[in-house]
Amino acid sequence: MGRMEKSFDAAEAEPRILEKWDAANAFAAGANAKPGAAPFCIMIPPPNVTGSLHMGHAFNNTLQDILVRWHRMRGFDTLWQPGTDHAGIATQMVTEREMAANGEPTRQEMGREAFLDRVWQQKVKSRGTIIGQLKRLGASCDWSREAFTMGGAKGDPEAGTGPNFHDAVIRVFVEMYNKGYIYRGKRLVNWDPHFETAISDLEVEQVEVDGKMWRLRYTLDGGETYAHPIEFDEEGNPTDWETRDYLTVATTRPETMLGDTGVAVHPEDRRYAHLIGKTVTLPICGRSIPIVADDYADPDKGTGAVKITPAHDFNDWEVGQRTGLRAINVMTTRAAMALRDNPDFAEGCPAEMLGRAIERYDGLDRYEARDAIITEARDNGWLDGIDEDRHMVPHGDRSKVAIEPYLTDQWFVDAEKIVGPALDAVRKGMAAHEAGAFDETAGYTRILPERDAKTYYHWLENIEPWCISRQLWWGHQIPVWFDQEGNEFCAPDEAEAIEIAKAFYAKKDPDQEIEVKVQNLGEQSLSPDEAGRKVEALATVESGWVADREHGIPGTLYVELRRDPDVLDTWFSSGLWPIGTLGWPEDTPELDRYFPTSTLITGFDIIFFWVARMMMMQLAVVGETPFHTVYVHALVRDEKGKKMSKSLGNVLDPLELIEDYGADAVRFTLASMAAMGRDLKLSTSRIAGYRNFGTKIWNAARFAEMNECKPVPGFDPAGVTQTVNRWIVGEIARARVAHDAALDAYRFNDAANGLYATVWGKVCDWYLEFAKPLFASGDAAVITETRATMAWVIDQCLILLHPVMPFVTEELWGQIAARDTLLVHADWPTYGEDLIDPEADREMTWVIGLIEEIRSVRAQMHVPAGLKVPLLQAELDDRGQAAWDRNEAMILRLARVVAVERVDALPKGAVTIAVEGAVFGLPIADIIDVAEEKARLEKVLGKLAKELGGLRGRLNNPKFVESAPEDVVEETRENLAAREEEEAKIKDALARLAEIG
RNA sequence: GGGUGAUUAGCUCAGUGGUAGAGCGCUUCGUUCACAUCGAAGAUGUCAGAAGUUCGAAUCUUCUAUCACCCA
Repeated sequence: MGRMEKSFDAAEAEPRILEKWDAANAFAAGANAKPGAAPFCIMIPPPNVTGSLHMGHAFNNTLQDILVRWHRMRGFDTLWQPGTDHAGIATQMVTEREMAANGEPTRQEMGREAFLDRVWQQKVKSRGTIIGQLKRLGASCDWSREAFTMGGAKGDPEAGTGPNFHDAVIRVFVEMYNKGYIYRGKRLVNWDPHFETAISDLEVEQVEVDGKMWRLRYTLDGGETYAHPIEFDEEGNPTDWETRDYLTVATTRPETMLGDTGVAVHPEDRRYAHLIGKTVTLPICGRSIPIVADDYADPDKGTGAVKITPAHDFNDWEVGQRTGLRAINVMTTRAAMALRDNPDFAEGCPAEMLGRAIERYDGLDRYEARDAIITEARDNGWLDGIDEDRHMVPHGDRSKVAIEPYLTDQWFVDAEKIVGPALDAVRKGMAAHEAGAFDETAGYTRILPERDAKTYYHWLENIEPWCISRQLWWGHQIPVWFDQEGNEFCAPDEAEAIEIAKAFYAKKDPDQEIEVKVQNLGEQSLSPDEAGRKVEALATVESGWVADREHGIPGTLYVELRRDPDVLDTWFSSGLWPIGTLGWPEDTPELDRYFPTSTLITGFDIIFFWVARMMMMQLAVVGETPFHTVYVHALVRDEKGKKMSKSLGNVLDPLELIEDYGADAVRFTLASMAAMGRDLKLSTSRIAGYRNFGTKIWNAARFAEMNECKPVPGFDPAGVTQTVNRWIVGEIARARVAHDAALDAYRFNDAANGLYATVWGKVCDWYLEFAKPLFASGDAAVITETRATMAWVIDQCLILLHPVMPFVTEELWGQIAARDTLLVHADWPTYGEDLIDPEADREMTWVIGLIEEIRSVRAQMHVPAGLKVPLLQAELDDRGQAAWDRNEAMILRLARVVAVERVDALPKGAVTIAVEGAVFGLPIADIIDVAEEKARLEKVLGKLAKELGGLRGRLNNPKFVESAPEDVVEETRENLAAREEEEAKIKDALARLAEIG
């Protein structure tokens, strides 16, 4: 008897199987590729290097692994490229947190260089975590090619072990700079006062908060007054007015008033029209500011007059640009008031008031300043009132603090210039996809599901400049050097920057001796407001003529270069993931072979962050779209549909689930729920269900082993003769075709559920049961054929299931027989529906139907499960007879009936079993309850009547026969005939019942 | 406010014009030599509502309601 265990011990086996794959180098690029195979390449969305695996990763990587294993088994030249992301802010944050916990010196105390060394240590320590977890999930990446988005950057202790990603990033910056796609400018950006860096608008979350709307009175200059309506009639027309010598402005952010440079009213607002061009005096600092006309002021909102602070509000900035108002920055990088030594602020303020304002407000945090200003307004009578107001406040997605619109010098990608090809590529790809003529090699890209293409279009069509500089230390430092004049020299490295600077000055003055040196200001981080001023300060030094402090040789032009201290947005580097991981800018064989890559699988939340930018950047840099298909999946939620979050405590840890149920069950669950574009609600009962499925397969294989079913070399599924065997071969073929079609269409749920239905519902429920009487038949030929067929069937199940459930299938593959290859490299079948034998199909459908009918009647009539009942045969057509003859043993066994007796008519009290072309009966009059049997039959008749009504209704409608397709009409007719036959049999049965009842 | 999507069995969801399905749960029965992580049988639906197109609508169109997400 069997050597096999009763079930699969995932916890024991899975690590062992991982080692087997590893030892065989099974996931290496090109492993199992057929000669001349087409490439198939997936880039992993790089997880944060300090992160750990959450459900979203598990889902994302399961889908990738299914595609990758499927292609590898089909003999494609397959590469799944792994790696991690340096994740600027997140990693810097994690490291600083750990440093604080350990009592290490702060980042500022240790300085930039030492801090970077510290982060590298953290990276080396952390990276194993998530990589190990991906392996545990079964991800079949080529781990020897692991990449890092900062690989090869200065200080990388593992430089040389992976692609030099840093070189690629710097190279791209330089190229894009030289093409004019990147520029530096003073702009209002989203400033995170916690991390003291600019962030892109995508990294901003709008949070609705309960706040207030404060109304403040700004006094009109020069004794000016106007009539403000205070009473209205029923139609809203003013009926009474009061004379005011002030304008009331409404604001949610009173602390910014110190930076106000104007008040805007709508040009057509009759209340204020004559005031346009006049001025008001700003309380506290006494600055006189103009009243300007601008559409931005909404007459119906608040008072219709709005204070304008161009340096601290995006809308106000626009108004300022249109109406010529200057911008006054009144805050520090930590969002405290910066009034002292602030010439912009001082300008136009009377000295006495300025001194008081500085005294009272300088250095206050923005929220303290708000309270203090409101107190002063109340005390001094210019607080007009306070309204409760619920409004959206932008927050940093990492820091969770309110972001501050802030005026600084930053680097931008002029996205508008590179967006065109990225839009074109997807428009063409989607058009081809919708036309059913998608060609993977045509150089365009489709996004699935189609809905997400719309999201992509919408964002790209309204693209804004992308702020790519970050005031962090951890990241790719911007490769631009400034001289004293503020000239920019962009180059891949310092030496080249020096050369460019030399050439620049030589052109200006060919006879001049020139010496260029790089003066690194070391660890000092330039916060932008400082940066702005410092560059200006340096620029005021007499152009370039800086005395060389060491040599002091007269007549030489000394140029000092200083590198921009800022680093690049992490997404700038991950935008190059496809080419960077393959070795670009080197002309590597991998780049040649695998780029453009095939499919990208990613979450909908990073379509903008990552997908769109990869499209733009790859097209801008190498002129090709990075992948032909983007499959966008949704979110994994908890079983109640809530987003999983640590604060809610509803997080399911994929690793715990793997421990409890095995990786296969977790993977199968995720795949089976991956309906395109739908969030999936995950519950452990579902996972347990698929763990049971693994056990089911295990036991099917165990059954095969116990019956000595060994794979027969050269077995030809088309050559089997037994109906049952011909039938199951056809079922397997059908499953293989449906499975490939599902995966081809990225319908992972159909793929997984289809296999589930075939393996459990056909192979285990029926084929194994049918095989039992065959094995007991004593017919050597039948037994031999059935053993070979069953071994083949089990093998096919393992092969087809392997991409979804790699562990248990690999284990069984090894246990069943000695093989030439591991299952991971087994050949994927190509047989098609020609293996389906329609006759066998029809016959087994009939047999199954008969067995089910007998079982159903038995259960409903309360025939004891263990009791074997005689079966009477009243009618049987030729086809039925043949089917009976071939399958008698199976029917008797599975329906638990004995000794078939032919009768001309069913005796009174026999229960009727009507199937196509046959009437059987169970003589169980003494067991059954006549009333119950009558009720059963009448219920069946009721169902039939409903169906018959529908069918006849359709066929009696001449328009249906006329306009419906012929096969539909034919099918309806056949259906009607069959139902009528059934109805007649049931009526007979009822009549007989009436005789005894 | 704009956009996108959803609403189908108790729950979670499939279902792209031919008359409704799966898994889980539930009820009853069952320890026959693969499997109790199992087997057999069973119940449950105005496919959110209304109107339209069509021979025929869960499916296409319009409107309404509720919910979710994205962008302001």
